[in-house]
Amino acid sequence: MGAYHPLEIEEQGAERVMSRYSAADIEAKWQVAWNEAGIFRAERSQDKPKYYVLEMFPYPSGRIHMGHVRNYTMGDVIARYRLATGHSVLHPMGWDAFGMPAENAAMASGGHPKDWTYGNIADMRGQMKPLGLSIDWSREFATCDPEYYGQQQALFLDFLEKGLVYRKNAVVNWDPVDMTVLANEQVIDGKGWRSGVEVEKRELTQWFFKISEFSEDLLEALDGLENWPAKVRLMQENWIGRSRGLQFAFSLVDGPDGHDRIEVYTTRPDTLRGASFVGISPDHPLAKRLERDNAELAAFNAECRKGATTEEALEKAEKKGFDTGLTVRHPFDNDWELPVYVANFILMDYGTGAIFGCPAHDQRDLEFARKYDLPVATVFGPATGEEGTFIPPEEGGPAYVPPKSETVNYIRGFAGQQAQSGDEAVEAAVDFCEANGVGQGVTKYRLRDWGLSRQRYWGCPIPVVHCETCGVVPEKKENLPVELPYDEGGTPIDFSIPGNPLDRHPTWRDCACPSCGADARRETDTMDTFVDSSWYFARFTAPDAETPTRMEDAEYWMNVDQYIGGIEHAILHLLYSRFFARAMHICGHLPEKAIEPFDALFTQGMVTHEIYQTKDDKGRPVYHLPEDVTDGKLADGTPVQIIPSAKMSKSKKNVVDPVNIIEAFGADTARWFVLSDSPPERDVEWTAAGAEATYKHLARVYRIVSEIAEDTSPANASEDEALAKDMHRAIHDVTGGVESFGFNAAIAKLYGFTNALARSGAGAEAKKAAAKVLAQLMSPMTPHLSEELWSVLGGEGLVAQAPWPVADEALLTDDSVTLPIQVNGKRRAEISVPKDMDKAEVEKIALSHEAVVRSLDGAQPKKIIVVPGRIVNVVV
RNA sequence: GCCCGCGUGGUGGAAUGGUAGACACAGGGGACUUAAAAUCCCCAGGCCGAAAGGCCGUGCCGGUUCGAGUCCGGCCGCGGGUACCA
Repeated sequence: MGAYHPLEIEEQGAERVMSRYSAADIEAKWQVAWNEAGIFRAERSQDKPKYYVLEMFPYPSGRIHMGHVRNYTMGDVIARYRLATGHSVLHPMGWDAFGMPAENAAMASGGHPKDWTYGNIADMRGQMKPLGLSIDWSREFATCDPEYYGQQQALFLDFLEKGLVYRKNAVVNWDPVDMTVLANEQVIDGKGWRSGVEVEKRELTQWFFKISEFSEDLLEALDGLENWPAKVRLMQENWIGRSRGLQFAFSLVDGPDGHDRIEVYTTRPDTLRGASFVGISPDHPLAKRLERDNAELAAFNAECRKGATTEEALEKAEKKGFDTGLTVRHPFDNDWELPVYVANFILMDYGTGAIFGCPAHDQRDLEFARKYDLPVATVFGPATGEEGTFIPPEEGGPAYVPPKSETVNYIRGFAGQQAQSGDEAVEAAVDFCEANGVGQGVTKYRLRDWGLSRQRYWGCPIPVVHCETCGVVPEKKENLPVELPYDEGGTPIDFSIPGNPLDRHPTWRDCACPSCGADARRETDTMDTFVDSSWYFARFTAPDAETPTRMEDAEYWMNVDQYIGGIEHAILHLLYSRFFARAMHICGHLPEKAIEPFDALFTQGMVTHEIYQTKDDKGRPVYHLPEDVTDGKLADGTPVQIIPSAKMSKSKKNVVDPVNIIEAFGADTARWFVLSDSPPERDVEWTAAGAEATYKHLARVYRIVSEIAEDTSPANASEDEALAKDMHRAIHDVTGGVESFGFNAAIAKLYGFTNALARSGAGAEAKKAAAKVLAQLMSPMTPHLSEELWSVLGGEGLVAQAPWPVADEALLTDDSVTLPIQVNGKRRAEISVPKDMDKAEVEKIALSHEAVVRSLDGAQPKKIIVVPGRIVNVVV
């Protein structure tokens, strides 16, 4: 970081004293002024429109990083802009405070997750406040506050009553050495992060939210989210994954016990006549039945159950099958028998856990067929196409998978020879199959129910009790919150013992059944932290309410007008929140208008930074702090791999601390700096260079405006008018930039306007008016400096509350316009013409231009394109 | 693997299908100064040229268009997500 310090600027005479910019003094002064005036307190107002700005709340890791500064500064620009445009603004802040890092910290260095978390919150609040954010701190809460998670438990009970929560078995990552459940993040290359042994899949009974019941609604409603980025809507659409297909059964030839059929779902019923095998999941009931008296299959299934549970791991694993020896009959031909394989790539969770394979039209099936020597039969080929470009898969070509709605030639189809592949072919096949009594068309979704159980301590306890006689009994609402115990019944909670401390807690775990009063056990699973963040936006509307929300406040403040956060939340957090809003509405905690809680969404890019990585003896990555690396080596000489760009995260040790910048140059410099240059939606690689230059610019603005405040020069009509034009152009451009998240472009315009102001020969009055506008336009980005400038210029009250300036349309256009002239698309000349000159006249001037004549070299133009106000293109 | 993005000077980046490189950073030159800092002014995509000007140029290959950084197809590279990281 720069060695340059504002206080080291030497005083040199009265002029220098007057123009000295001391961020520290200015910022402290105006933060006190804002506090005293209470201007950021959100209050319901009858005569102002409301505006709710929300940035995704932070996880209290202990230090703010540049990503936070970027996120909260953007939100603050919007919040301050809306305050200036006369809105009643809600701009709250809280803490997403449950989660694994607190337990990891306790594991690594003792202490208690609660103390660690609240300590971090205090630290981060202390680092955040100097930024001068326009936050209503009176609404602050942490999700680990019992007042918050108690209300979350009440929501859980309401959902339970409405049938929106249920229990079922699901697989988790199990570490067989540490005897504990692992998060996906704790599984590295299929191995436990601490034990280093291969993890296994294990089934546990867990709680689920019925988000899949809302699949269609969550999908359909995406269309209405016009102010969401298209890419987020698309990602959610793909995630929900609606598909149309055929569900039908193959009859088993010699199935064991009662197994006489295999139910299959396919999105490609048109390829049914190209089927060559049936595959079932290792977790399919038939596979489980068969492994009982087939040791080899049992071993195969056991092998499949090793490894991680992530979709990525499953998809990337080598595709393997096991021939069960059983066969099924093809539904259209009793004599046609297909072999049944157990295959590791079939998920029990999706469809029916069984598929048929058509190798000719699916690359994965083709590879499987070649591996196990199964027949390949082409169902359709290209309708047209050049000679010899199509090698049928059975002759060694790749699987033929044409794009949707391409017309293809069916050889073994259902609806004539030439037909479209894709949706039409699927519908035709479904119709044919239904008419012939083979299954029925169904719509399925990829979206699975949301498993919320976590076998961990630092989370919101699930408020139910297990009773031997009554079964699963909800805790009574009057007993909420079910509070996390601080210790293990007299002894400190010990995270060095694997497993969940709640499981072994003697007094907390054992309780009376809320229904019959007999001895019972509390549920020791806690909730996924995504639950905490799925409704915090609603809680901010009434953080002190005795119920999860207070309707009159929810009615007033919802929806969030502008939500801002990282693109990494594009799917899970945003989808879960949309589900929660619906469920809360059903339970009477949100008005109907809030079922889509975020009117507008902006996804900012991440702040990335180099990471310094070595590998340990097991080949797992180890990360190092920048200060431990010199010339690409550690102190002991180990070479370090430098990975140029990765999301800043504590675990990767690549977090840059913004506190240094704030201390050296002030909050306004930090704010201006993170907003300038990079477009907000794009990832930005962090470099320290530039913060000092930003400070110099702000000091320059301070100096220029201070001089203007003392200026007494007389009016100068033409200069005054020119400056007024610049001013209105700046108002227009900066306002547009702020409203469209073009902060970097807005700042570029402010540089331009500042330069124009500095060079202007206008009179004092015109300059003062322009300087006041400059202070206002800068105020969302550099609020402290702007207050100071506003006050120096004699502005009324606080600039934060001054009405946003409005551009005069009449001053935004010029009378003449510069037109480039192209010959065959290459720029050859430039002319300046009156704005409204007609095309023929422009054409004439263009053609007679010396450079154009030279370039034409006597050739006759074939065509002349004149785009008024834009360009002239002469085509030869 | 699959889904979604992104790729422009030395650097960050600008550009409703219409003059590619605005605005900055770093750099070079100059003014002021005994000197430095600070400040102010000027230069600056690459190549050729004294200049005028010319050619090339937005990851790569191809296409649409009078005109493509922008739209379409195919690659390559990087990033995010992939349901227990938050």
